[in-house]
Amino acid sequence: MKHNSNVPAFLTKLWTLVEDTDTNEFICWSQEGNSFLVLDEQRFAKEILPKFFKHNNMASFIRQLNMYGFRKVMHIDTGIVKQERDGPVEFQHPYFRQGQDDLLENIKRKVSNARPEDNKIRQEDLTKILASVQSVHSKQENIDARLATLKRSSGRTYMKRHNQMTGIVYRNISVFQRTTISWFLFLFLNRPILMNGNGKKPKFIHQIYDDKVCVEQVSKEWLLFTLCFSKVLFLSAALNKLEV
Amino acid sequence: MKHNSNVPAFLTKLWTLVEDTDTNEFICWSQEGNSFLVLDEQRFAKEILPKFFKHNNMASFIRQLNMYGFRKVMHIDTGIVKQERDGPVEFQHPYFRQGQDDLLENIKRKVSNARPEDNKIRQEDLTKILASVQSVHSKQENIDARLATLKRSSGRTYMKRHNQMTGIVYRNISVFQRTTISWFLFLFLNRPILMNGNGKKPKFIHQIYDDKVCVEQVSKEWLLFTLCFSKVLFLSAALNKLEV
DNA sequence: GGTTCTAGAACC
DNA sequence: GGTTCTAGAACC
Repeated sequence: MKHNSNVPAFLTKLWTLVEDTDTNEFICWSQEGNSFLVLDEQRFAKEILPKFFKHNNMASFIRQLNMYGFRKVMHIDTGIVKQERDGPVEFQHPYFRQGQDDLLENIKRKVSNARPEDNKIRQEDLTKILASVQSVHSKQENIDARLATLKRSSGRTYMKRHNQMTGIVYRNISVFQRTTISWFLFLFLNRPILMNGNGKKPKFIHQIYDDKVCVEQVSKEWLLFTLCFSKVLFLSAALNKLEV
Repeated sequence: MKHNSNVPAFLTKLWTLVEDTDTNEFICWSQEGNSFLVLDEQRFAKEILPKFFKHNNMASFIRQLNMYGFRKVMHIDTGIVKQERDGPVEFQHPYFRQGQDDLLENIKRKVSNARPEDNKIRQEDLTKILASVQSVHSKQENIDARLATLKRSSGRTYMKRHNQMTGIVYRNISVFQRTTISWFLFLFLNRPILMNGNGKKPKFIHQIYDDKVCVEQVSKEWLLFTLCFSKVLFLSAALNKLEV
């Protein structure tokens, strides 16, 4: 029987123990050879265990078995678990098989460090998660504040610009309107009446109040002027409406 | 021996078992009466335990002891832990004392729910935290998206308005400017030359060139007027377009 | 890695 | 609440 040097002592001892025909009245392979049986637990513990291990406690032996992944084989009779009192105890491991000692190296001891590490990792993770949550939380508050600020600022900027623009429009339209109207009125009132048709010298508006020929002509001009001027007024009104 | 009804069966049975002088060769009080000893573990398990409990396993008995807070008494000799092989096993509990069965009610079974509860609470907390993190995460993405949208939207709205305003200003200024200039030119060109200085009747500009120009002059007037009027129409059209 | 005491978890 | 199997943890 050649054992790989990296196979733990417990496994080689157990293999020897089960394989040894001298101890078959206490511990032996099952019929299928895929598990082993402890026939007399008490005598096995007190008489056999000390020969191979540093104790004579069945509990310690079982602890080792569990540590290496062995499982107790439950005997189910008539649908319910029926563990006959003082009957044989059976343990099994996928890589613990009769005649296949080369599988033993696949049996790994459960690292006792792993579990505490897991717990520590979980604690660390919890701490990290909590820190992360707080970080995200404060960040979110920051973003929220920025959002509110931006909203207000945006509103202000918009309104500011809006008012600027509106003011410019009002002022400019108003100025040009008045300018236009002023000039128009001024020049119109001082223009000569051209369309008297008979080639006579033109007259000024004040000169033709009594000239019946020209009255019609002046009315036409006034009509056009009023039309156009009202158009301008309408336009300005429309602009005012638009701004509001 | 009067026991409080809320004292678990295990404790009353254990008390009886230890107190009973008939079983003293297997289990008895220690000399100080503050602990008890199991003298022959194997025979005790197989012969005594079944009489009181539903098993004959020392391991189950010990499990119960630990469940109720009993501790194994370690025998320290010469500075090192020296557990004599097959010697008596000793267990102790502060409220398990010879002659003081009234203390038994102070012995509490470790609630098997307590530990799992702790674990469950931790698990629940973990779940809650994870849910919270995901919630915060998605919320943050939402806020981020809104922030980006707002930024773009704000830019667009501002530019749109800006362009509107600018357009209005430019167009109106332009229109009124041209209108003004047009009317001004029109009327200026048709104003009578009043200032010829010699007291003669004033002349019109066309009379300086040609007297026949009267018809042409009418055309010019109409042209200018149409130009100006179309300008006004264009402006109103532009405004209508803006409204849409 | 081995041994021991105690605890967890599932099932009853 | 009791019993059983398995695992954790400390110590060696």
